[in-house]
Amino acid sequence: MISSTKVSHAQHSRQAAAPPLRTPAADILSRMGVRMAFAKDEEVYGQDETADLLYRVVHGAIRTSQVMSDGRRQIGGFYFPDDLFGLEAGERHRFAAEALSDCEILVLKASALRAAAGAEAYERLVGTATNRELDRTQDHVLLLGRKTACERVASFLIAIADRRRCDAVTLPMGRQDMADYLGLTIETVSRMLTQLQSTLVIEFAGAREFRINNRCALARLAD
Amino acid sequence: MISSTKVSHAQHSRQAAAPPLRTPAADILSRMGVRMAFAKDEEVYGQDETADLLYRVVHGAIRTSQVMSDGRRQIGGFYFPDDLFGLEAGERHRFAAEALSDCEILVLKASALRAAAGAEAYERLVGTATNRELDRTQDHVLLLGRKTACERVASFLIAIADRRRCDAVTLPMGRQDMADYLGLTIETVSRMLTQLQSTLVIEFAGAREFRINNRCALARLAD
DNA sequence: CGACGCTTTGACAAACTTCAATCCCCGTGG
DNA sequence: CCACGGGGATTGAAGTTTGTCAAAGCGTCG
Repeated sequence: MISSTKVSHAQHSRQAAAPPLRTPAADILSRMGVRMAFAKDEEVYGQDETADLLYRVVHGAIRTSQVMSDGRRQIGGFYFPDDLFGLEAGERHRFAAEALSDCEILVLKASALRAAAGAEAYERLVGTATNRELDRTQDHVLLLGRKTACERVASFLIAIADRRRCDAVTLPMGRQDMADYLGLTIETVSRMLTQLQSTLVIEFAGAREFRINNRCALARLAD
Repeated sequence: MISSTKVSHAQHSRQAAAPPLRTPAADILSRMGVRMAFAKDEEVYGQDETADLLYRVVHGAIRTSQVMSDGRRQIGGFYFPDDLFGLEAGERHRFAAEALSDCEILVLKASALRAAAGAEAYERLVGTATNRELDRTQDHVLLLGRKTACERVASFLIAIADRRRCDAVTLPMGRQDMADYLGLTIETVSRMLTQLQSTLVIEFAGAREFRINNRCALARLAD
């Protein structure tokens, strides 16, 4: 864990003035803001920190997580290149965000983006991202509330493969992160993966490389 | 179950023109839109229905729920007077909404509200409500992913009492709805309630009337 | 090659669910 | 007013799923 995780606001204001006004918001995102590098497991922002910054993954991956007083941890989601994150809160972040691997993050001040892109484009961009977020969180609620361990793992593998648009995927996280996302233990996750492999629905080469052999069967197992 | 749950768009356009422009958005809400009555268990909108309407509880209460192909049900949340709901989706609703009791709902077309209140006020209103929604959903994720049955029930009772700002509350839902919100079975919910009563932290008079005797202890049990 | 960290596996324990019976409240009708 | 009936709630006993603890396996990186 490396030290400096806090982001100075002065930094952003400086950068925010640079790009021309009224460019399409998606472009603006790339042009304004500060790129920051984070080492694996470094914190991007903390639980209960104020939430006036927006973040976009440039490369690498991010997890958001919430920790209970006794150490139990729940992961809220994973974010990959081009995903916006950090908009999940009203006033303060309910989840912390940490680097899943070494990664590069674009950080920008929400108010600066709004000023640069225009209120309308800003609302469209952030509103859409927030809706997607809510959507995924609601899927997560169903998964955690009503799915069995096997269904959870199957759902997870499908979701990951869908995002990568590919049936052969390298998992960007270890078993503990999967478990904390799925509301299970690493042992249960491991057992379910073994079980899925034994039915030939999936196939692992090493702990992180897998391939979906029978997507239909896996989708059926997911629900 | 009463028949007509669909809302005609023509109805809204007619009403939408009525209120004067640029009134504070909160007021506008009450003045425009259509009031509709729903009987207990009647559907306000269905899972996968398109989501271009906004809803506000006038009186009574609403639950949102998602049902899996084999009948397992997950409740997403409960909504009480003055709560906005129905904004939880991007394109289509992920959850259905049903009347928990006989109730009256204000229905309005999002685009009409936007036109009447102004884009800015609209974004503030809907954005705030969406953020609150996301916030509560994230709490729900932690509850479902990492809390024990006892903690879930304790969290639930506290949340309900907080919303009512009162230590003596009448539950608006039965055990099945509580169970489907908490990701448990009615039997487990019942047992946990009995257990909480035996420790004198709460007290029940009938299945739906309860009072919190020791809020601190209950809060400690909730996490 | 050896050590460390992560993953897998096994045996056992705990938490929660299932199934079944009983209870209790509450409204209805005699 | 009281007996009756019915739906939801509670309780109990047994079963299943998942968690816990411990050991062994595997891979990667010095």
